[in-house]
This record gives sequence, C-alpha cells and structure tokens, in this order.
Amino acid sequence: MTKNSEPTIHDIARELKISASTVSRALNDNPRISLKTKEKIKAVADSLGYRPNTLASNLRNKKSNTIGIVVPLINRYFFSAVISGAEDVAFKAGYNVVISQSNDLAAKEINIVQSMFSNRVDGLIISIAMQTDTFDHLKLFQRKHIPLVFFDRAVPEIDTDKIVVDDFAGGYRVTQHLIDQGYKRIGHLAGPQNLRTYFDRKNGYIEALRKNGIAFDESLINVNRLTSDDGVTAIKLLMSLPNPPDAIFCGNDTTALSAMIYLRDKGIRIPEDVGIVGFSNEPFSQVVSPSISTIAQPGFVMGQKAAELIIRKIENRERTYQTIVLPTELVIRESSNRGK
Amino acid sequence: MTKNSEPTIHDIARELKISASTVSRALNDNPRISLKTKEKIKAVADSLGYRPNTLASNLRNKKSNTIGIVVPLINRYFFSAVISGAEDVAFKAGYNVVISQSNDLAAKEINIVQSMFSNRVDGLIISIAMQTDTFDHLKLFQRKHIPLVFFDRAVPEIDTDKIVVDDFAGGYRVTQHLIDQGYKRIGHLAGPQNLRTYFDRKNGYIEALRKNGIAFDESLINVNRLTSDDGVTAIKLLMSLPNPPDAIFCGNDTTALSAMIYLRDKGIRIPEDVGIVGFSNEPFSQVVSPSISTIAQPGFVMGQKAAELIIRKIENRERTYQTIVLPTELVIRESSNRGK
DNA sequence: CTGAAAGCGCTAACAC
DNA sequence: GTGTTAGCGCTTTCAG
Repeated sequence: MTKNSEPTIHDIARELKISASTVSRALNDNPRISLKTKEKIKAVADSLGYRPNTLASNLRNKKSNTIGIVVPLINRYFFSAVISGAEDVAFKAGYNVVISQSNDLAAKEINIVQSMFSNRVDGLIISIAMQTDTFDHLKLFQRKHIPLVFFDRAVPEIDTDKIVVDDFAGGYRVTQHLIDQGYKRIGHLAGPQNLRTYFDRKNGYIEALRKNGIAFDESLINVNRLTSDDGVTAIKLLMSLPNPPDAIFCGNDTTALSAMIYLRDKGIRIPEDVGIVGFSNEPFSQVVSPSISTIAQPGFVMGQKAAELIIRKIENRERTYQTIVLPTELVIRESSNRGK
Repeated sequence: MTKNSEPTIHDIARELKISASTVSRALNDNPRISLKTKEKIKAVADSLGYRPNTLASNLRNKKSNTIGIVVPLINRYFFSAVISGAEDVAFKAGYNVVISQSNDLAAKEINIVQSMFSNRVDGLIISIAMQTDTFDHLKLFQRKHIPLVFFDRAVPEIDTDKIVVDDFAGGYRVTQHLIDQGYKRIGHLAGPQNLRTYFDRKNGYIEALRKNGIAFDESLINVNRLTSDDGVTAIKLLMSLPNPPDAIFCGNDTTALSAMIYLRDKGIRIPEDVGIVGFSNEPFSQVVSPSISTIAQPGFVMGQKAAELIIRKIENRERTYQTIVLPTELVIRESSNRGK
C-alpha cells in the first residue's frame, strides 16, 4: 500500500501560505472567498492531485451522505430494479448507496442493520426478510430519528414511511379477470401469511370471489414459500382434489411458471383447460410460452420514490409519515386469455 | 432529527471514571485490558445503547472497510449476480459494499469512481462502461496502490487483477456446435469491438470457422450495441442478404431472443430452418420457447472471486497481479438442437 | 494494566 | 475576505 499519504487542505494551504480554513471554504465555493483566491487554490489543488477526504468531512458534519438499502436478495429482478431506481435518484442528489442482502434471514438482517447504523447511514431503505419477526433493530432507527423507509414488505407495527403496491387490489383484479374469462373454480398459491403482501393478495382474491357470489373453498388455497419446487408440489396437490380448480392465481411468477410446466407435461392445455396468473411481472413471464398473465410491480419507480422520500426526510427533517401505495397493473397475456 | 448525539466512548469512560483509551481498548478486545474491566465496560456500553462510530474509526485508521463496486447496470441479471456474490463474501469478511451503476456512460463512470476514491474505499471492483475509452480515473487507483479488480469487461492496458470468462473459447465453442449441428452459413451479431469480451467472442467465432475450413464472410457479421432493437435490425439485414445465414451466433441472449421472435413471426422455424445461440445464460433463455442455447457465465462465482481477491490484496498488500479466466459452459437447448 | 495527549482531515464559530 | 481555534469520535504511541 505505501500510504502515499494523500495531499490535504493543509498541504494546499502551506503551498500558498494561507490558512486551511480558507482552502476549505474555497473548495466548497463559499461566497465569502474572493474569486482570485478561489482560482489559485483550485489550481494548486489540481496540481497536487488533491481529492477531498469524504470520511473526515462526514465525521465533522455528522452526516455520511450515504443511504443504506437492505433487500432479501440482490440477485432478484424486482429487488435489483428497486436498487437501480434508488441508486439513480440517490446518486443525482449526491448520496452514496450501500447495499446488503439479508438472504431472507432475520439474523443476517439484524447484523446488517446494526452495521449500517454504526456506519451512520443518513437513512435506511429496507424490505424485510421473510423470516424477520422481531423489530428492535429497526425501531433503533426510529428512536434515533434516522429516516427509515419500508418498501414492498413493510412492518405494520412500525409507524414510518412505506412504499407498497396495492396487493389487495392486485389479488382482487387477478381473480376478477379469471372470473371474467369464465373460470369457475379458482385456486390460489399463497405466500407466507406473516408477510403483509401475501396476506393482502389472498384477501383480494377472497373478496373478489365473495363479490361475485362464488363460494370460497379453503381447500383451494395452498400456502407455501413460493419457490419453484413449492409451485410443483402445490399444483400437484390441487389438481389431485376430487374437484380440482380450473384456474390458479399464483402468488408469484416463479410458481406460475413451475405450475404451468407441470400442467403442460401432464397434457393439460393452458389457458383452455386451466388458466394461470402470476404476480410481479418477472421478465421471463412475457417471453415464455404461453406467456404468463401477471401483475406488474413498478420496481424501478418504487426505488426512485423510496430514495426521493428518504432524501426529503433527511434534508427537511419532516416528521410526518406517509404510506405510498403504488397502483398495480394487470398484464393480460396468453396463460389466462380465452378471448372473452 | 434532533441529533440525540449518540453516546461515545467518552460517555462510557465518564460513567466509570476511567479513560477513553481504556474503553476503546476494551471494546476492541485488547488483551492488555483485564477481563473485569472489560466486562464492566461492555455492560455500561450496552446500558447506554452505545454503537461505535465507524466513521471516526475509519478516519483514524485510514481504512473505510468498504469495497466499491461499479457495474454498467445493477438491474441486469449477470451483474446483479456478480454483486450478490461479492456482497456475500465481503460481508462475511467484515466489509461493506457500496454500489453504483454507470449506465454504460463514461462520464458517469468517471464521476462515480472519483467519488469512491474520495470516500476512501479500500478497493474497487469494476466492469467498465461500454462507452469508456479513457482510463485516467482508474489509473488513479493504481497510482495510489488501491486494489483494483476488473471483472468481465477489463481494460487491457491497465495491469491489475482481472476476472474474466474465456470469451474466445465461448465464441469458438458456440460456432463449433453450430457446425456440428449441420449449419452451413453462420452469421454473428457482435457487440462493440472496443470491449475485449465482444472482440474475443467474435474472434473465437472466426477461428472456429477457419479450423473447419469454412470461408469467412465479413457480410455475415453485424456489429451493434446488442439491445433488443439492435437484434431485430441486425437479423432483418442478415436475412435480406442474397445468400442469408442458416444460423446466428448472437452476442448476447437479448438479441438472440429478439432475433428469434422476429424469425418466428416471419414463419421461419427454429432450429429447423435457422439455428440460434446466445451468450450469458440469462434466466429467460431457458424458459422461452424454443429455449435458447447459450454460454453460461458464472456471475455469482465471479463476484465471489473478485471479492476474495480484492480482500487478499487489501489485507496482504500483495503486489502481483493475476488474471483469472473462468471457464465457459455451452448450454445446448432447443434453439440450435437438430438432434445431430 | 491504565492514562494523557496528540492527531486522522475537515469545518465552523468567532474574531478582525 | 481571511485566520485562529476548537473539535467531530476514535486509536495509539508513550509513560508510568
């Protein structure tokens, strides 16, 4: 390494026989410094290859200019879209973004969040892990009045800013659509019910059935973790019922795909025999065959909004919280389209 | 905000009527401190809700415990896989990870890299932007002896650690495979030739043709930016040649898909009439129909290796550089499989 | 085993 | 318009 000890403002000051504070002010374009000295200082800074030490400045200012983002898994289309949107806005506003993934493990999430606190992030944007059921690590941020924004998976009992999609309306819309297409027995693959998102999707489904006067049949709902394998297990189970469903509202696109492949292999035609709708609009859903109807979740926009919101909070010290509910959009594709 | 000014080691010290240095040492498990005092100190730290201020510690230690990662676009499967792998390793080793995306713009990349330097990242992992053709911002890291690791898209003229896949072999293998399947006129959609990866893929293609005694026809190569639209434009052009190709080696999966859809809409059968192979093994390539043959790039592993390598450099001050070439794997699927 | 003191590089009263 | 001074919170010689 040979710490070539970087030039500091003192080096510039010495060179010009002026004080370090003047240099600092000049470099920060303080109006009280004359244009001449500013230019001289900037020239010397350049010639020395000076780069401000943000660490020092941050310590002094008690502000890290950094926003923390915690997601279950970076390498998941929806989450990487959110990160991408948030990074975009944050960068333009002069903030850095540190990212960690919880791998859906509560223990790792706690660890990460505490480490971000120690790094004095100015704000935290988080979608909690599936597993997480204790929230002290997040309440810490609240207590210290460090802006905290939940997205997608929020914690009901923590009163702070939240950006979610209208999962209830999504579930409702999917179900109504299937009914409109003439499907009579609609099943549902639901995600973990401790997560609000999955809970709401299921309730939207139930409400749509009710509104349409369709008897709700508990046995048509299968709650699982919505992995690809779960999808196969669940569809197998549902199809082996005495009175199997003729349509499935899948809690995400992953299970929609695996269920679809299973059905296809069994010679069941989609959408003629069984209709399928997913949730999330993963990129693959539009290119598979048949293409999968789904609910589009605006990940990139969600990230942008989360970053905008948290920056407003960081800079304006607002104390009022809001929950932004982004609209869901039903994307009708082949897997549920009987042309009705 | 009401900076509730966090408790510091001095607060702990005052409480126990000891010195801050002792507290610092205790908290860092310095062996010179007696177990008793350590315990007392830790108890008080807990009761005060003390969290070390990493910023201050970093400034003092001239080490940020942070690794910077720069990718063209976070929201791209391959890159998010790399990030995920790197974050995984970094976190376990006690490093934070700050991430930015260049959007493939040289100007933004320069900006990001300089900002990361100012933030005193301990090392930088980067895949350069398509556009980037000047490298002073990266040479800066070299000059200051801050570990720099390129992945995927490396800069030949900068001598440092690199982790790449064997693009030449990949291009070669794809082409050989198409030849083995009986295709006679093989076209190629190539990416920007200033990027080594695309350059190598093309040369692998050319070499395979040569080895098989197939005349190389320049008109069958179309260089573009490999967007979805580029794929359509390119395939249109190639298919309108007097003597059109009967197989296309596409520089990535995106163009493979858009070309495939174009051909399908024209009633051209795949793989019977025209064979298609992509590159990168995007998740969609295995679920579309026909599924797309492609070259698998181990993104997650690449990220892990990059992080391992840079951490070794940060901690051991090694000065020798290595280029790790990860093997490519040809994944044969329907789009090029005539069963030969 | 513990304390005193200095300093990482920067900023911001407060002077003049 | 510029300088002096005092820290931000932590670590680390050097003393004892």
